[in-house]
Amino acid sequence: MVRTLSHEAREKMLEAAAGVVREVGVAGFTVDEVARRSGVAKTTIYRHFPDPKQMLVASLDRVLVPPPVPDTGSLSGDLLAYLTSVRPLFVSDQLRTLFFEIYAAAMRDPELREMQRALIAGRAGPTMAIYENARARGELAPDIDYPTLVENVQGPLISRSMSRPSALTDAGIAAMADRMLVALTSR
Amino acid sequence: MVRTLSHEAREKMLEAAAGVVREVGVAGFTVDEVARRSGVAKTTIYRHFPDPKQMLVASLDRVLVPPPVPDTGSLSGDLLAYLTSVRPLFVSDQLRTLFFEIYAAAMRDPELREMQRALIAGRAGPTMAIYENARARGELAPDIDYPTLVENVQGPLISRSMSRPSALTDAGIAAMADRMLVALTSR
DNA sequence: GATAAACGCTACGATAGCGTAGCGCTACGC
DNA sequence: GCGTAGCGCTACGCTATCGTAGCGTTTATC
Repeated sequence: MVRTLSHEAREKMLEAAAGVVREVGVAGFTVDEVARRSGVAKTTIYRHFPDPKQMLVASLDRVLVPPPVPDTGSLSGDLLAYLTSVRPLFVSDQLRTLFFEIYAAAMRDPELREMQRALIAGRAGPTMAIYENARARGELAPDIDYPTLVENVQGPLISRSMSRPSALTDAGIAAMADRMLVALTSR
Repeated sequence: MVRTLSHEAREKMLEAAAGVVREVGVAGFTVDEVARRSGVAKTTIYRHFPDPKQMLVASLDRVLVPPPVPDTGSLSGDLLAYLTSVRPLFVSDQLRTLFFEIYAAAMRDPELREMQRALIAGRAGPTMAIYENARARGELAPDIDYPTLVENVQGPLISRSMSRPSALTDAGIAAMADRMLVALTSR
């Protein structure tokens, strides 16, 4: 007589939760609102997620789609492909804002921080393959410092998204990729 | 018989408000907490700031100290001076987190957004002088794109502060400045 | 030193979110 | 088909915050 919690109800509440967190952010994320939107009873939600933070993280996991690891054969191509794939996240006001809210929330709450460590790691890790591949091809110096590379790619992207997200066009991204390539290889 | 609202009470509540916003962030910022900490009656707080958001912005204005505009005579020196002056903001977990929270809050709330536009502009504007001076000295191309410059300086700084703030040492900052110089001038 | 303005204090009513209890209903599993 | 496990629903009690009213007290100004 073993019955598991229904996937149906779980899907409905997670779907609604994803919408809530996108629209009102981490601070405005409430169980009541998820219940209202999903049509799932609040009590049922608590049966699935005794701690609302778990549901928050689970919903974030749906919203933040991990980017595919590009493998075009060149660092130039991989960079452009990477920027293109993550662009939607940074162009969208909702998603970009959510991105920073998550970071801030994790900084404030150790519990959340731990829950999201895996979530972040699972997304950042594969991206590192871009640089490892480039190094294997000889496009990057063997003694290259990965964290520095990352911040020279993510940095300008984040910065631009904050101040003028509308500049994240095809052409804008291509120009960024070119500039990054120069910065990464000129040494 | 004209009496102004006392500077004393105002100072006390703003001082407390600054502490609150640093410690619990934008989301946790409440009038009650400011009243508790400052010892100023809640009613008095409302007399000074009918809208708590105004007090929030006023307290942010105290927390986010505008960096001085460096003028060392060289782009290299100005960059290093700039990074050094803003480092405390990005090294501190509290302040860095607050920085992102403010951005997110402004994105969610149009009213807050407008209130902080001036606050941000007053800090970003002067910094631009670094690049204008460099261009005047001939260190930067005459047709240089300022926003792109900014994102190549702020970007890596922000990115590093998020992933490994402990790397923002004297040496780390100096290396960043060098790298930025290369990125900005190699064209 | 009188007066009015600003402050302090208490106590509200209202709202919102939390997390749980109780109970009837539905549907899955044997 | 019977029983149990999961769901829906209502209704709690609790807490926190908001914004305000009323009233007494201090203090600056004239």
